[in-house]
Amino acid sequence: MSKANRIRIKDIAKEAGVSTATVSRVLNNSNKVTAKTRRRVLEAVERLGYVPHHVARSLRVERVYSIGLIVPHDIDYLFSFPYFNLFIHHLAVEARTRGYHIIFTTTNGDESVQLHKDFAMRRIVDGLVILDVSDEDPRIDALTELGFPFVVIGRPNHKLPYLWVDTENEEGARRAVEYLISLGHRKIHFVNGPQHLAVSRQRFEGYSRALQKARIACEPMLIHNGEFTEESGYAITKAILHSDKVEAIFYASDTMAIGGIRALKEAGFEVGRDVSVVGFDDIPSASVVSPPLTTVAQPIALVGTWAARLLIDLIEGNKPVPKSLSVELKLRKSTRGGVTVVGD
Amino acid sequence: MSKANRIRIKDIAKEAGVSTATVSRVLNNSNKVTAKTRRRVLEAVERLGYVPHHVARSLRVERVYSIGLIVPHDIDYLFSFPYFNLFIHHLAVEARTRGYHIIFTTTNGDESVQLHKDFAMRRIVDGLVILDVSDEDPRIDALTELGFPFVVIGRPNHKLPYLWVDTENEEGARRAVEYLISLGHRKIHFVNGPQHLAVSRQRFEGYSRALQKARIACEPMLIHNGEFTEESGYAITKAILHSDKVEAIFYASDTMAIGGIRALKEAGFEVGRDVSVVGFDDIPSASVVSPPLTTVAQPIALVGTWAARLLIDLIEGNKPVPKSLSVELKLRKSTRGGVTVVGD
DNA sequence: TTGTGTAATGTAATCGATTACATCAAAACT
DNA sequence: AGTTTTGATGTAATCGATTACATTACACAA
Repeated sequence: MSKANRIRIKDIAKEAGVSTATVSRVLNNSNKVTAKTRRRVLEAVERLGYVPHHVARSLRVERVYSIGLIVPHDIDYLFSFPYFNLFIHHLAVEARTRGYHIIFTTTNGDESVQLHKDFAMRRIVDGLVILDVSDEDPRIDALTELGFPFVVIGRPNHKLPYLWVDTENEEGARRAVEYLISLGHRKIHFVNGPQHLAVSRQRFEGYSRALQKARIACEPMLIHNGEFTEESGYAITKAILHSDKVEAIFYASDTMAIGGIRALKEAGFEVGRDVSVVGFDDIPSASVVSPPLTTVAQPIALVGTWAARLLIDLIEGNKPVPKSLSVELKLRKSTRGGVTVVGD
Repeated sequence: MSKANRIRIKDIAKEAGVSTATVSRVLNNSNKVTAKTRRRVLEAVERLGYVPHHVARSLRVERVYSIGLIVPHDIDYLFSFPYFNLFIHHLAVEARTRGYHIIFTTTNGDESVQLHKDFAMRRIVDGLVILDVSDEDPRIDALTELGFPFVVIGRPNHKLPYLWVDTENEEGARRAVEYLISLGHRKIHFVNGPQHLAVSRQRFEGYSRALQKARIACEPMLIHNGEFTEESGYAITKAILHSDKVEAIFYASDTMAIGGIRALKEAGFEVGRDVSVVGFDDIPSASVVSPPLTTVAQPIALVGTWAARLLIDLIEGNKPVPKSLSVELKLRKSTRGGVTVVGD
């Protein structure tokens, strides 16, 4: 691998007795080459163990065959994104089947927009996956202005159109709350994430829609906005217990729900009997906490697959359309009524 | 961002009234340029909004400023690697402070060696992080033969020398077992991972060392090799219960321990009173299972940081030395003796 | 045989930077 | 003043591929 013994296309050309142009044509499956010549070239490639130089190729064809994933430094986010490793895994699998790989880096909030622009302008990647979006996210403006391909995970409000992959957050929340209602609950607390996030808005929308359908008034007192963290779930639940008699709580993330369960247990409640708890995401811990958490499972693997698929379509000049992926309510034991465990 | 309006170094040269060589020298902080000229160039850069073209630069300097992380397709692995996202996060943070980013892809076992060679020979990355290593791992041979920089996470046996980052698996296992002994246990089952993995060997070494120090015979009957999965932990524990009266079990991973706890509960045991359980890794679920799991915490964040640090040192021609990182026993409630919860 | 059209191949420009080497100007010395 | 030294800058080669355009070879028709 020392520089001296690296094989270039020129060496193949000499070995096969053709020009570099012909070698390149063979390697790129151009049809304008005789079967005999093709064979000679391929033999030379084989004999000398040639592999193309990725960077040189990229410079010429103006494509680096990679997509960028820049995640916020904010460690909480990394964990609140359920199954982050599942997501990146499937993103990478789909990308690889299309000949792309993932360029990954992390950033703190302040430099985020600049870093996305940098990746675009320096052509470090061909396209970007945008995570952790809020309404009117400035990255959408920046990349649109540059005319750079990107796909958004989630579906925030924005004045500009953009390509997205989203899970049916509203539908999921609605089903969760309808389920609680079906168990006989009428007063359902909702512990939600930060208001500026689109997922929070969507999940609230589902919550409120379910109540509306059941003709239950939506009490502002029952709505609590916090962070998508265990600590936040714990603190909010403590506060709720302090001021109210509680019978059912719907948490907008499993992480929050796990914190909430801790608070409930400390206060002497038996979750699943005295109080019903439903989470959202179906993170790995959800099935191992006690009691196992009834929750809305997101198809994270599919989100990864579709994100790669749509983004690469966009890069390659196809006309992809946004994708909405359905969620599934997983019934476990944190809800009242002795429901049999399903799944896991 | 359309090709037409992209700014190249040539445009800066014209704008500043200097040659491209001078512009490049300014951009690369060569000292051979007047303060006045430097200022003129930087003003032009600012005015035209120039950013360097990464690929073009890479082609010339023969460095792509990225390190590769190729993880096995095998999804179980991705989850058995505790805190995978923490690891990749810190890998990326350290890499970025050094001006590198991460190229990530996944692979199935069959093509793994070839893919590593490919990444090296095509110069897609400057160096590779090798995960999930077993003894005499063929990737070590392949990359060494190519003279390509790489760092191994873990410390398998191998005939060749190599650069590694490892946690003190042996020390951790020894401390876990010594702790069980200190609680009065004498018969300690050990549910270990696959024998071909170095971590399994190291953890066994610690187990056996602790027994030896306490002058307890090491019974082969108490040693069980399985997979690092919940199912495996569950199945092995079932088998143990079938044939033996159990008082203490040390699992070589939290995932296995969680499966084991499930089996123990099903059999009517109260973990932490009737039987002591210790895990290894301190995955996120460890603190939320019931009872919270006493376990050996690995400094995964540091592993990521050091992996990037050593690898980049190697790439840049420094002479890094392998790094061993210490572990910490986290006492929770899965062990006999009503220990107070520590941490979390 | 010559001309024409077409398919295969070769030559050289190109992508956008870095850098070896050449040149030039100014400072430092005799 | 003339020569040498030093430092700043410019010119052009280079990294390793792809590809526009030029050229050649060959088949077929007149």
